[in-house]
Amino acid sequence: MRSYGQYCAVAKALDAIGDRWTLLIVRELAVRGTCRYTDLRNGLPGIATNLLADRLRDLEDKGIVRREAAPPPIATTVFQLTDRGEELRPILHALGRWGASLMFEPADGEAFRGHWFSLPAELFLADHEPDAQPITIELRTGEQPMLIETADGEVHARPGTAEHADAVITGTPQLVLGVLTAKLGLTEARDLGLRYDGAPEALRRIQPRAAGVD
Amino acid sequence: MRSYGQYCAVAKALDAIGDRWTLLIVRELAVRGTCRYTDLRNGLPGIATNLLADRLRDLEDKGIVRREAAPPPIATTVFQLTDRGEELRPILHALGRWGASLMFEPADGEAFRGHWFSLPAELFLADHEPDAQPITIELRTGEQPMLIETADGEVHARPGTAEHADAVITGTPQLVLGVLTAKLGLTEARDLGLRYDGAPEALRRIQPRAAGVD
DNA sequence: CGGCATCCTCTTTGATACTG
DNA sequence: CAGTATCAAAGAGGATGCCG
Repeated sequence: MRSYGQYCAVAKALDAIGDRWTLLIVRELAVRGTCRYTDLRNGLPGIATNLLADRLRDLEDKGIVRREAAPPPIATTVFQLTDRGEELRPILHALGRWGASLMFEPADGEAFRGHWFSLPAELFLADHEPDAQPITIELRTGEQPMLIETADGEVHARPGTAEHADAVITGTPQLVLGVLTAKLGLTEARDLGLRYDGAPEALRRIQPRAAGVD
Repeated sequence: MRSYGQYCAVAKALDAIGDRWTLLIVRELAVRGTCRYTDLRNGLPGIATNLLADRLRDLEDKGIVRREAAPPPIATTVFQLTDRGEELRPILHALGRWGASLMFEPADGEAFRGHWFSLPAELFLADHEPDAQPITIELRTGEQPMLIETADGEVHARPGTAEHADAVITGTPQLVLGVLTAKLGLTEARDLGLRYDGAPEALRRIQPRAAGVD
């Protein structure tokens, strides 16, 4: 992209990461950690493959992404954020907070990936009983299942399934996100097609308490 | 811009404000408050006028900007951020912090506007003696002069000149920003062409103390 | 299969000129 | 002042091909 040519920190940041798709690539690397090219493509539905290659080169040149030959057992290259790239997290967080209120509009036909739950989990969920036994909630949204786990007062999400989850939530991403962030009541969500198996206490333990997701 | 079509808060935020120039328009309205079309054009060197008009329409449609006929004495329309638009400030701040480290590279031939100092003033400067008499520093960078003022422990910048400034700093934007953020020592900056008139204590009172601008 | 490069079309931009 | 109109150039999107 052509530079804005302005001596302003915001303009300079946008010169570096304002290109279309760029911040979404950073999002993928931020929430998933080390990724192969194919992982990135899968996590970025809609991107043209040549564009992904272009952007990765740009990001590498700018010191935001590091490309590495994966350790011996695997014969592939992997991509990960550099320290400078990790410093972009506050930007992703600010965007995620602002964008959160757009998540409860229709949104039909949109692509979804389970690991995208990592962002709202970090931003909006917290363990209100950090000293109690940790809990696990499994999310099933039609995509790859995700686990929500408590640790050190925080809530994290990672791909996987649990043998003894404290709760299992099944439904569309909107409904699951709605109940997680307490934007939607559990009974209301059930009427809309959500399935919740387990103790409601598990959910209440991590839901945002104050102003909610906005 | 075409939507990313992803059910993710970051993608949705970028759908709304990821267009080229959009966040810079928001920056202008955020640091200057109410603006006329011409003010925006002046604060956005390089933008094509049709693009500015397009973006303003988009932003209005999205509820980020409000367009108003100015009160009677003035015969013009003015633009300002809505509440939803004000909520974009954390994004600008995150971008500004990340972009700050790009401000000390060559950067020749870049456009500059004095009011852009408002952002770094808010982000990096603080009054370390909030109970003492407020101070004023005048910045002269070849553009419109700016005043740096202390109030309630914070530091703000606004266009203007002062009769009795505690210090007057004259030089290129890089040099002025360098000494303000303590990235550059005063004597070093003087060797590079900066002029500082007044008490060095004024500068030290507001400079970042800890890790600096990075 | 993973990791691109090419080709082509379509959309967005940038620059400039013009208007109520 | 506050835009619209026009047009060339750049960039994005989509399909496909290549190569270890």
